[in-house]
Amino acid sequence: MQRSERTIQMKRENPTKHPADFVAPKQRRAVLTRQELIRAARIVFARNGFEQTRIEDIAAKAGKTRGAFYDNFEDKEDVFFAIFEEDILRDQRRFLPRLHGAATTDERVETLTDSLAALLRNRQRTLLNLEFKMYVIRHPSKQKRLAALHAAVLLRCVMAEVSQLLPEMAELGEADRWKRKLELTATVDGLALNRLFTPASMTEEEVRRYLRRMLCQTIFDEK
Amino acid sequence: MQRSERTIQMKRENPTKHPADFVAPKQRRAVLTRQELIRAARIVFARNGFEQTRIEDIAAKAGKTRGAFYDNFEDKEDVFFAIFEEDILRDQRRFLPRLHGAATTDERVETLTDSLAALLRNRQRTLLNLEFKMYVIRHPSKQKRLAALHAAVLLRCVMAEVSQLLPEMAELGEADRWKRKLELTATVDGLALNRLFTPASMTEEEVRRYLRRMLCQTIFDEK
Amino acid sequence: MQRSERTIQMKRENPTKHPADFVAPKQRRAVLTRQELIRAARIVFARNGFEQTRIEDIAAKAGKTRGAFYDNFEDKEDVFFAIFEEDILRDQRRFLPRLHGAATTDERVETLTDSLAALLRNRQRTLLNLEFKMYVIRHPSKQKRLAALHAAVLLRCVMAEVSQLLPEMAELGEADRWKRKLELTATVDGLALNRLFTPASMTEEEVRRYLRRMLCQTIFDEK
Amino acid sequence: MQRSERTIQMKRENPTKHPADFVAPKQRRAVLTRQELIRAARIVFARNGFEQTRIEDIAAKAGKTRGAFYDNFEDKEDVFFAIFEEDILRDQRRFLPRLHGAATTDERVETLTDSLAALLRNRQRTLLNLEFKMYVIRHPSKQKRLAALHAAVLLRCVMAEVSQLLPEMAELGEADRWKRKLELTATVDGLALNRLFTPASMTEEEVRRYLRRMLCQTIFDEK
DNA sequence: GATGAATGAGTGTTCATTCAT
DNA sequence: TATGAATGAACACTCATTCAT
Repeated sequence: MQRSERTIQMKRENPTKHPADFVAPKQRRAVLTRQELIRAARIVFARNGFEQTRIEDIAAKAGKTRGAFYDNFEDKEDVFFAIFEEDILRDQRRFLPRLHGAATTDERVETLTDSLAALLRNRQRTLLNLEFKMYVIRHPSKQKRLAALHAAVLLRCVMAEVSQLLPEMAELGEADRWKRKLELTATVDGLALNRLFTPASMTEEEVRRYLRRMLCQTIFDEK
Repeated sequence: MQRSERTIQMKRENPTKHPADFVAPKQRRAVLTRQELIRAARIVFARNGFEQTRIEDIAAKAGKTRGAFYDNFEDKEDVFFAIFEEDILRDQRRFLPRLHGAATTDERVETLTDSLAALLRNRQRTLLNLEFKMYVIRHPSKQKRLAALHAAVLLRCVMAEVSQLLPEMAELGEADRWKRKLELTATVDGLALNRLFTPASMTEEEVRRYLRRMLCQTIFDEK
Repeated sequence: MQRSERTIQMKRENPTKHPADFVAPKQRRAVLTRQELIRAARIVFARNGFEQTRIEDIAAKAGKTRGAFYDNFEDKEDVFFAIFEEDILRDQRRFLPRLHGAATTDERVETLTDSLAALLRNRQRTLLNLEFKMYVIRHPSKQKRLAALHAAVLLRCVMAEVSQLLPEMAELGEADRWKRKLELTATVDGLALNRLFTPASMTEEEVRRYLRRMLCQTIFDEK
Repeated sequence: MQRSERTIQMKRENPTKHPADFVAPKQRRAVLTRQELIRAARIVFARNGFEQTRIEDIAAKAGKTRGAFYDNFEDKEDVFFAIFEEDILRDQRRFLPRLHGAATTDERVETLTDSLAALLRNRQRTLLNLEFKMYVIRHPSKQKRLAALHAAVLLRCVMAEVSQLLPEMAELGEADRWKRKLELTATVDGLALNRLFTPASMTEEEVRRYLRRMLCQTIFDEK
C-alpha cells in the first residue's frame, strides 16, 4: 500500500520538476513494469482468485521475476488494491461524462443501462469485483487500511454518483438514496454472480431489459 | 468423497441387519464426529473462506485431530460440499412444505418472503453460499464432479421449485421460468453480498419490502 | 518378531496337550487369519516393495482390518520375516528330498537345475527374495535380531545344503565351499534381477542351459 | 525433471552469448548447489534406500535447505535419476577409451575385468545400482518417462558397448549378443548383491578370477 | 531497477499404532 | 479375536520473502 502510493506520487510529482513531457527513461521503464504487473495481476486474480494467486504467477504472466514484483508492490494485497484504484479512476473518467451529457430521464436511464451492461459483459472485471467484495467482507479488521479505497469502491459500480446525477432522486433523503444505491448495486452484483454461476443464461437484450426495469423502479419508486 | 459416502451408507444400511433403532455405538460415535466436523467447518469456512481455511482449524474447532478429519472426509473440498448437501436437504424439508401449504398467491408471496428473509438473516449461511458460488465459478473443470450437487444448489435458494410451486408461473415456457429464477436468485445473492459489504444497511422490514416487490415483479411480469 | 514366535509356538505346543488332531476352533480361526495375512503380505510386498507397503494394504488384501494384523504380528517387519520363515521350511521339505534321491552327478545337476529354474519362474518369490536381501543389506544393525533367520536364508536358495549334498564338493575346504555357494547364489540372483529388469529376455530353455553351465562350473572347477 | 533439464541447458547455452569462459556467478553457484545436492543424495540413497530417504536428509547433508532442493529438482525421483545420468556419462568417458585402447583379446578381457572389479569395489555405486534396478522393476508404469534413461542404464555396467567393442562377439546375431550381455550383467549384479549380503566374502583377487572366467565364457562360448 | 538462488515457515496428507467396544 | 475410530508424528511440497549480485 505504502509502496504503491509512493510510486504513484513519483509518477505525478516529477513532471512539475521537469518539462511535462520528459520522464527519465529509468522511470518510464519502472512505470511500464508496474503497468505490466497490474495487467498480469488482473488476469491471474480473475482466473484463480486472490488466495490462490501466487506472486510468481503474476510476475511470470508479466514476463518479469518475483524480484520485480517486490520492487513495485509491498505484497499481494497491494497489487490487488492497485487494480481497483485504477478501475475507479477509469470508471469516473469514462461514465460520468456520458451521464452528465444526458438531458432527459429516458436518456439517463439508457446511458446507465449501457454502462451497467458494459460492466456485466466484462467477465474479468466482474470476477475481480466479486473477488474484491468477498475479500473486504472477510477482512473487516483491515477496513481502516482500506478506508479510502473502500469508500471509493462503494461508489464504484457507476452507482457512484448516481443519486447526485439523477435529478430524479435529488429530493430524497440521504438514507433513502443510500438504500436505493444499495438495491441497484445488489441487482448488478447478483446478476453478475449468477450469470457466472449458471451455465445457460440471459441474452444481452434480456440483461438490458432487466437492468432498465430495475433502474426505473429504483428511480421512480414512490417510497 | 468416497469415505463420506461410505460412512453415510453404513448409517443407512445397517438398520436392515439389526433392529431398526439399533446403531452400533462405534457408528454413533463416527456419525457424531462427522457432524462435529461439519459444524466446525461451517464456522471456519464462513469466517476465513475456503482457501484460507486450514484443515487443522476445522479439526481443532471440532475438538478433534487432523487424522479424524481425514477419516471422515477426502479433503477440504469434501467437507465443503458436504455442508451444501446438508443445506439442500434441510431447505427442502423446511421450506417446501410451507410453500405447499399456502393457498393464495398472496400467502405464497408472503411465505417466500419469509423464507428468503430468513436466509438473508443467517450470516453464516449467506457467507457460505457466496463462497460456494465463487468456488464453483472458479472451478469449471470440476463441474462434472459437482454436477449433481451443482444442479441441486442451483435450486438451492428456495427458488428451488419456485416455478413449479407457484401456479402463477406455470404457463410460462421452460426457458422463461429459468430466467425468472435466475433473476430472483440474483436479487437474493446481490442483496446478501452487499449487505455484508456495506457497513450501514437496510432494516429487516426494508429487506422484506424489497424482496416482496421483487417476487411480485418476477411472478407477474407479463414478459 | 516376538509375537510371531509366540504364535508359532502356540501352534506347536498345544498339540502336546490335546490330541494331535484337535485344535480349538478359535485357534484354528486365528491360524487361518495369520495364514491369510501372510499370503496377502506376499502379494503386496512383491508388488510394492517393503517400504511402500502399508499395513492397511495387507489387511485389506486379506479381507481383514488393521486390528487383526496387529493381533498377529508385531509390525511390518514381523510379517516380512514370517514370509521367509515359511519359504525356508517349504524349500527344505520340497527340494532336499529330490536332491537326496538323485544317484549320479548328472542327475543331481539336473535336479538342481530344475529347482533353480522353478524359483526363477516364480515372479513373486523372486521379487520377495531380492527385496529381502536389499532389506538386510540396509539394516546391518538388525543383523543380531535377524541372526537366526539370516543364517537360514543364506542357505535359502536351495544352495542351502548344496555343498553337503553334492559329494562332488565334499573334499573341498569350508571356505572354498562357501565361495562356490556364493557364486551360485550370485548367479541366480543376478539372473533374477536382470530378467525382471530387462524387457526382452531369455527363454526358459536358455535359462536352464545357463544354470546348468554355471552349476557344472561351480562343481567341477579345479580351483 | 524439467527444472533440472532447464538448469543443465542454461549451463550450456549461455556461453554462446558471452565469452566462452564467462559464467555468471549466480549460475556457478546454482550449478554448485546442484552438484552438492546430487553428491549428498548419493550418500543418503545408498545408506537408506530410495523410499526411506527424506528430502530433508539430502538437503541437510548438502548443507542446504529443503527449498534449495526443490529449486533444483522436481522431487525425489528427479535427483535419483540425475544420479544415474551422471554415472552413465562418467562411465562412458572413463571406460570406453580404455577398452578401445586394448589391442588383443587378452588385453580387452583384462581391461573389462579391471573395470568391473572397480565397480564392485565401489560400495556406494553398487548399492545405488541395485536400488535403481529395483525401483525400475517396481515402477513399470514409469518406463515411458524412464525410457531414454532406462535404455542407457541397460548398457550402464560397462557391458554397454561390450558387444561392439569386442570383435570376438561381432559375428553373433543381435539377439545372441543381447543374451550374453544379460548374462554378464547378471553376473556382476548378482555378485554385487551377494557380496553386500553375506558377511564374509571373496577376496579382491577371487572376484577378479571369477569375473575373468565369466567374461571368457561369455565371449568364447560356441553358443 | 531487475534477477533468481536460497530460505524456512506453513500445511496438506499419510500411516503406524493404540484402544474402547 | 476382531473392529475401526482416533491419534499424532512424520513427511512432501509450496510459496512469500529476502538479498547478494
